[in-house]
Amino acid sequence: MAENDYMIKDLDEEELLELSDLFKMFADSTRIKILYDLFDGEKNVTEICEDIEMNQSAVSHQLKALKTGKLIKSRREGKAIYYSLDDDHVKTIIAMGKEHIEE
Amino acid sequence: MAENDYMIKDLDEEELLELSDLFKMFADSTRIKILYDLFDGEKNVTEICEDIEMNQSAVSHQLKALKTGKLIKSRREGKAIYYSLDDDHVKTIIAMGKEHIEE
DNA sequence: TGAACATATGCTAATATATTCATATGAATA
DNA sequence: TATTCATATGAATATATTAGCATATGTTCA
Repeated sequence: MAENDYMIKDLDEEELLELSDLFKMFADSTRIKILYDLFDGEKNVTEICEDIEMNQSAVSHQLKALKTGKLIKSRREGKAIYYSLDDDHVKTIIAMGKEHIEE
Repeated sequence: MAENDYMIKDLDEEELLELSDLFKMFADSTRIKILYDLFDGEKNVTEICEDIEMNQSAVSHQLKALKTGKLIKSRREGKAIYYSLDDDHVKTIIAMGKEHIEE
């Protein structure tokens, strides 16, 4: 099997929608900022807002999208809720994208 | 450097937009169908339309988007225009996405 | 229990996106 | 050169997405 022959067999309509939904998660700069911020490890909402300089509501909305998309997970600690990456592929996918645009 | 420590340094705002624009290309099932169809190699617009069962105009619009996004390239041969993948990362990125959803 | 803090959520307006239709462009050929 | 075939494109419409506001929910602690 040559260099770029990844094992991508036929995709049915359902998988296709799942795939495009997954990539939608990365198709917004706010969400990338959040994911990227979480590369360092777990952070709560307030920290994320400060880091990416966006208001709490916008961040919460996007956190929800990312969580629904299974890219991040959360745990409560007192009043705060800590988010962290929930998928090993997140870094890889962003890294691939970054390689692409750097060429 | 551990397993998932990809070399992602700080992203400036411009790179960030480039990145999200790149992922937008994969964030639509019609475009994924087209890219996926081109995994087999070069195809003209008529062939693509048949393969993915979408009308010519919709396909042309999306081909334009993909070409603007530098994911595909084209060459003319008589009346037909042949499109093909223009980036090694396309297969890799889709493969990563596929791995994610299959877990 | 009620104030203060942290986060989530419903709604809305602004904006972006995808598809379709009609038509334009460009190439081959009768 | 008029017609046909292949593809592109502009405009209109429908739909999705985002951010912000106001407010709700859940937690801590006085």
